[in-house]
Amino acid sequence: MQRRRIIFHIDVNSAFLSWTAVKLISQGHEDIRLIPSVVSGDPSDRRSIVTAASIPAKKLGVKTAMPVTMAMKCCPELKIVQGDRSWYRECSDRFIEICRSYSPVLQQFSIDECFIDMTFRTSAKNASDVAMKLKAEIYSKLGFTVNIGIGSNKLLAKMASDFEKPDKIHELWIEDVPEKMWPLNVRDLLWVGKKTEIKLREYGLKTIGDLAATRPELLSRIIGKKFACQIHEYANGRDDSPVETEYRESKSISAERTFQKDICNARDMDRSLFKIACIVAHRLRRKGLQTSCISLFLKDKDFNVVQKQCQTAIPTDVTAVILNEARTMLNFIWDGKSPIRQIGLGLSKFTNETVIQLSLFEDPKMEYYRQWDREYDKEYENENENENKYDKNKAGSL
DNA sequence: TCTGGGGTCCTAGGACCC
DNA sequence: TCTGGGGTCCTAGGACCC
Repeated sequence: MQRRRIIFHIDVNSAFLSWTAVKLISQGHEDIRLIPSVVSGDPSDRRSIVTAASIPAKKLGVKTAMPVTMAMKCCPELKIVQGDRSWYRECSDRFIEICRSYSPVLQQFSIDECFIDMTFRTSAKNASDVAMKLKAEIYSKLGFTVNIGIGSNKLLAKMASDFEKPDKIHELWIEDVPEKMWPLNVRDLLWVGKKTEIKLREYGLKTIGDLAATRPELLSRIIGKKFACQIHEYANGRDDSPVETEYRESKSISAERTFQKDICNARDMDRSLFKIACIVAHRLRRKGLQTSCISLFLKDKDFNVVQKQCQTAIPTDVTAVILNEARTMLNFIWDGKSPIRQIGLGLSKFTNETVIQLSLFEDPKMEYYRQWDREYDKEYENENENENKYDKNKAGSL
C-alpha cells in the first residue's frame, strides 16, 4: 500500500506587515501589528494601494489591494509605513531556511509561502506536534507568526493554512473534505478568482461542494476544458502534484510604473520608457540572460490595456536595443496624446549565451551602448534601483 | 475611494508549412 | 480549379497568484 503523503504549507501571516513590524521593533518603535496600520508602496503617492494590513486595520474594513486613500477613510489614524524589499528578501530567506531544516523537500511558492513534504519525517498522528514546533521556532528566532496547513497533498495543505489566522495550525485530510471544504464558497478554492466565480454563479454553483458534484463536461462548457478538469479535481480534494524542489529559472522579467498623473505627451512618455528599459535590461544582465522577445503595454485612464510584442533578430541584453524596439512599438499602439496611466515593459524568451554574437550588420554604436550598460550596472550593482537619481545625468543619452 | 507591481499559464485566431 | 487537415509558431488578451 502506498504511504499516505503528509504535506505542510507554511504561510507567513500578513508577511510584509509582520516583517516591517519586526524591523521597527528592533529600532525601538511600537509593534505596528497591534495598531491599525498598513504597508504600502509609496505612502506619499495618492495612487498607492495597501500591500498588507494589520489585524486591527482589517477589523476596521481595510483590505489588501485597497487604495490607501480609501483605507484612510476607514480609519483616519491609520499608520502607513513604506515597504522595504531587500529586508523582505532577507526575512524570506531566513524563514525558508528554518522550514528547510524540517524537510529538504521544499517548494517555495512565493516570497512568504512554501510547501514541505513531511511524508518520511513524521506520521499523520504526530504531524501537528511537529508543526507546532516549527511554528514556535520561527517565532522565537525570527519574531513573526505563521499559519501551517497540514494535508495529504499540496492543495489540502494550502486550503488548510488559509482557514483561521493568525498563528494557527489546521489539518485537512481527504476524508475531511466533505465536512470542511465543501461548504466553502467557490471563491475559496485555489485558482477560482473573481471572474470565474461570476461565471460559476450564473449556473448556480456557489460552493466548493457544488463544483465537486458537477460533471466535468458541464464545467468545461463554463470555464474551458483544461481548467474545468483541474477545478473538479481540486473541489474533490484531489491533487497528486509533487513538492517541486527544482529551482525554476524565471521565464520573464518585467517592470511597470503607474504615473502620479496620467501622461499625455510624447516627451514624458519617452523618459518613462527610458527608465523602465534601464531597469528591465539591468535585471536581465544581472541574471546573465539575453532576451528574444520584448513586450510593451499601456494602460489608459479607463484601465484599458493595449500591448504589443516583438521578436528581436538576435538575442540581446543591451538597453539601447530594447529601448529602441519599445519605442517602435509605442508608435504602433499610442497616438502620442491620449492620457496614459501606466506603462510596462516585459522581456521573455531567454537564452544565456556566453559568447556575444557578432552580426555583419551590427550597429557601429553597439560598443558604445555596451559600455553605457557597464557603467549603469556598476552604479547599480547593489540593487535598489534608484531610477530618479540616474535620470538626472543620463536621460536622453540613448 | 478610485484602484500597484511582479509573475505564471491558458486560449483563440492567424500565418505558414507540409 | 478548388480543396483538407495537422502541426507549429506567433500575437493579443485574459485570468489567476501573492
